Amino acid sequence: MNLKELSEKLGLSQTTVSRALNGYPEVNEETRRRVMDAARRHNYRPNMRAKSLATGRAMAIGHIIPLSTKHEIVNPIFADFIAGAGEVYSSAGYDMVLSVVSDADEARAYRDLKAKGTVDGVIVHGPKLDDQRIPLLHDIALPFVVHGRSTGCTIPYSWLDVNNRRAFERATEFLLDLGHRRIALVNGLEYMDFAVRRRTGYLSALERRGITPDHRLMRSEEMTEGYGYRTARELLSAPDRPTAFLTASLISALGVRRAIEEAGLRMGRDVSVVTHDDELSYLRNGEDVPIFTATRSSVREAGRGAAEMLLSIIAAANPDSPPQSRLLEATLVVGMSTGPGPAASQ
Amino acid sequence: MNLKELSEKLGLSQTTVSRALNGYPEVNEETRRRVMDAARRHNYRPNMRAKSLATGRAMAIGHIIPLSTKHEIVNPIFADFIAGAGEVYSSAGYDMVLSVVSDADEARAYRDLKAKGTVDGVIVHGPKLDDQRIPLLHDIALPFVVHGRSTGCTIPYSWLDVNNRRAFERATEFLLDLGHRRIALVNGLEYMDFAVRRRTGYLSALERRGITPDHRLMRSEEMTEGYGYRTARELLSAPDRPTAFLTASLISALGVRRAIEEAGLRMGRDVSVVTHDDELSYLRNGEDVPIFTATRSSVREAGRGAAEMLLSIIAAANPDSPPQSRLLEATLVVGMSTGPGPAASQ
DNA sequence: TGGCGCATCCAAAGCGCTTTGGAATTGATT
DNA sequence: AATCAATTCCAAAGCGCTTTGGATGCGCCA
Repeated sequence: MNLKELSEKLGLSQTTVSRALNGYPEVNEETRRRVMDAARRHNYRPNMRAKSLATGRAMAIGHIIPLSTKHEIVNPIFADFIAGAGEVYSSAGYDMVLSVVSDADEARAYRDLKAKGTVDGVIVHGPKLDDQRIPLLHDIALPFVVHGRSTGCTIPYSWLDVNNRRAFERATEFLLDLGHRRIALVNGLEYMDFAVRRRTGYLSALERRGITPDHRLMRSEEMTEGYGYRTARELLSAPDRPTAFLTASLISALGVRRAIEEAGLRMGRDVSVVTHDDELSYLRNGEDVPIFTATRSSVREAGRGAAEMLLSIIAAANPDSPPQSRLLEATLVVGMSTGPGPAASQ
Repeated sequence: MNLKELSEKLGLSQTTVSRALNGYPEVNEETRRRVMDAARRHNYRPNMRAKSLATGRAMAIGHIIPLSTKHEIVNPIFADFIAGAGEVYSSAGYDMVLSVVSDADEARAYRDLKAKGTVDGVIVHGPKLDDQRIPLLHDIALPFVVHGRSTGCTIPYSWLDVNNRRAFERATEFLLDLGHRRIALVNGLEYMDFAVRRRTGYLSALERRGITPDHRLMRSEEMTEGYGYRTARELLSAPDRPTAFLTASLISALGVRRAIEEAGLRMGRDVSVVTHDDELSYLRNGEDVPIFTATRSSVREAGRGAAEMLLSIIAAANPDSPPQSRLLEATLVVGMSTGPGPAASQ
């Protein structure tokens, strides 16, 4: 059932039917009712390809997932972000198109998306310290919102981010207040912008208390369970072992906990752990009371926010309007993984 | 840069340029070279909307993610499946469109996808015991491949599945061979088809050894860490506690391990654990040697396979061709989580 | 009565591509 | 020299929609 058939069945022109369905004023209310009714009865849905071609709007948003040799991008937070963004898209009548491309093809993938006209805008995931995708998208004039920020980037752009620096600063202060002095940072890969911000927060908290950071306590890797485990096991076996760990993800924190228990220590008593928690739907930080003390910020909510921002930018359709931005604060929730450190008991 | 401009620049008709680019034979090889060259120089990409409209093919595959009140669908395996399928799509020139819809809107979402013409086919995720999506898709004549199977479904359809029954049967036999007699099944939700198949496998292994299944040892829930933990803690505190656990996912297995350790027991010595392992890229079962003994089957590989199958079905474009199917066998890998049970030491 | 504005509808052009049904040129065949 | 079959190209129709630029009919006022 297409417009032509529907309009013939109604004895109206395609113009009128189209206008009736799209809410234009120049059509009699009674006619509109008739049209709407017939459309519903015949289960009519306008063909999006034709509509897109005619209007120039794809009614779709792109997400490009670079498929690294490493696996960090097919990462657990991605599914939740997508779920949040997807909710917003579908209630706004937009589709979401994903492209999984190898790292090398990423730039071409963005150009293609633009040239082929498959999407009206894109969300940029996992920005690096100086991310080349931002100037690229700026050049090809494809509307975009960055999930995160890119410190090295000079041109203005729209973004939505968690205040990672502040979150880790507060988490570090929290541990310091408990009397911990040797706090290990089990960070993510530090070519990722968020990881650097987190380290900055950690360092500034230490500095404010006049504590010289120990570089042996600062690690940076892809955030897997194994990484958390290996790192914690190694650090715990050293002579002056840390009394607290600050980890960048719940998954790594699980590894840290495993190493702690394996060493015959008890988490929350002998060793404290604070982790960042993205509130992933399938990996909750405990049920009622949190297992880990955590800096919590829902990545799904971030997905919603980023999608809304992008849609509003596209709706404005003004390339000269100033970029938008939004900084989400993480909440510091106290769980069972933290307790007083050595300085407190002195 | 569109076809018209490009053809004007070349002094050729749109027809010829189009044919040159699409590899049709009725064009001089030298002309073709000229065209290809100009296309590359001007970075020409045909507008997919127009192309789709003209050809009637969307060059896109849909994945519908129902957003349950429960969270099981935004599940960790989804990201990896998508990554695998995505690889196949992009190398075949297809786009992947995701729709996140609430449970109630799922049927309408499929109808819309068909009517709006946004996709050429869909992949059905997480089939239930008697899944209504299969007859629906059959009715609306939208090509599809099911990841998994639906036992209650009578009409033929294409699917790709892991031999879940066999995998759990083998895992159970393995534990029985080790001398375990009280084996707990920490299964997924049993309205999901795969979960029922796994239980069947578990039961048939027990039966073959003449062991009466103890229903108190069989649990079924959404596969979270917390579920594994709670279940194991409860079962381990019972008078005749199980000596082995068979879990449906690595995430639940982590919870089981936590409960084991918390009870002061040692996994692999006091209590054995076998889990199913989907080989998720961010949650590996150990690095070199597996932590858990596991029935292993890459969900990413399943994504590739399902995508290939769907594309081949679409390419055949014959609605009467017989449905395809593929059954993947899981491999049983031995890790450090299993050891002899009480019957062996008697 | 003629003219004006308003409400309501329509025909047709266009979005950028593919594809049908020739047309023109060439070389080989009779 | 005339015919024929390839070869190579093109004009135009069509995919299903939106949107421009009227057309039509109506009541209303002068």
